[in-house]
Amino acid sequence: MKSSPEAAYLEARLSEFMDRCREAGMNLTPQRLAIYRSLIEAKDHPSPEALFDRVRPGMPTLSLATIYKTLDTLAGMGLVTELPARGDAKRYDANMEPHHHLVCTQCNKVADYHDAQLDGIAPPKNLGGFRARQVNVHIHGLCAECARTEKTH
Amino acid sequence: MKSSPEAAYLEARLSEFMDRCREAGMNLTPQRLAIYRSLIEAKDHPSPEALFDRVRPGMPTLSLATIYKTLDTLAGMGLVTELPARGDAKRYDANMEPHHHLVCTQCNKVADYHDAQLDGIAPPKNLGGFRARQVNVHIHGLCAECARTEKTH
DNA sequence: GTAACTGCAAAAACTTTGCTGAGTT
DNA sequence: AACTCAGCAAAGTTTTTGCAGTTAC
Repeated sequence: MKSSPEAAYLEARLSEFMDRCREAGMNLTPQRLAIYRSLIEAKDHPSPEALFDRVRPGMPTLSLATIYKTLDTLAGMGLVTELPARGDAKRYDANMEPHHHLVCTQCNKVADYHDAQLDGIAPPKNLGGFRARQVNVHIHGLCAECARTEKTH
Repeated sequence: MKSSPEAAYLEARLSEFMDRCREAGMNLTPQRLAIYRSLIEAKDHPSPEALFDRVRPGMPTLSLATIYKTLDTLAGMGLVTELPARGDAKRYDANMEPHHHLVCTQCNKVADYHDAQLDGIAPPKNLGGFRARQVNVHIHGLCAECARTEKTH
């Protein structure tokens, strides 16, 4: 029987999810579980439509509207984050561990970036009533591909 | 005659804008100037539609499509940034000085936040080909208003 | 049994596009 | 004069909504 660290993490997240649902008096539907699980497992930052395509194979009656409703609910619970997306659709991220983003100002791709030093940044104390919960560093610039293209000038 | 720091800043930005347009071989149209100016003067982070409403009074023939085209052009030139918006439309910011954002995970408002200590964060060296241009800290949490509401639980 | 939720289809909101006449250099 | 651009209207995407039947508790 395998129990990799990732599997343990997944289980913990799902378990927390179920608890939070109960707390909030929400039903635990297979759709919600599947969507949330897919989001946790995703290494990229899927758009609603991308999630739809991933979850639907195992749940053929799923509808895109349910994805939107679920994502909205999860975001309200603080279980997923909406990312600074651009161009096309919104992007979602269920990775709530401290992590940061490299965003390309040219093609608008967003890549995760882990850095212990950045993780250590503490939110400033005096934010005028704003209650900080997480600090997130966005590094704007050119991704490797776009940097190469830009060179031509 | 008044010449506040803000007025000087505005002029400098407009002047830079005109230079960049010339460099890029772009026409300097009244529409672009007005849109860019409105964006510099804005204290909030207007959506395309909000900009439209602000600029149109002084330019009744302006169309929303022009706003979109202009914003797209400006973003491509690196003169404005698109913000992590949510729910409705995209939001734009022409404040390219280093500054940071407080984003409310509940109502999705985004407020500017200035902090010299955060400004001092240097982009990490090794980003695997990614060419960093600016570091931007997003502090997620609850804004004063939402924090008050949340209390009820 | 009751409250909450999904799926569907239709509507709304937001954004992009092609074209033509007008403006900028 | 040449090139770029604004305005218009139409098309394309993305997101939201209402409702009826279904499911979770």
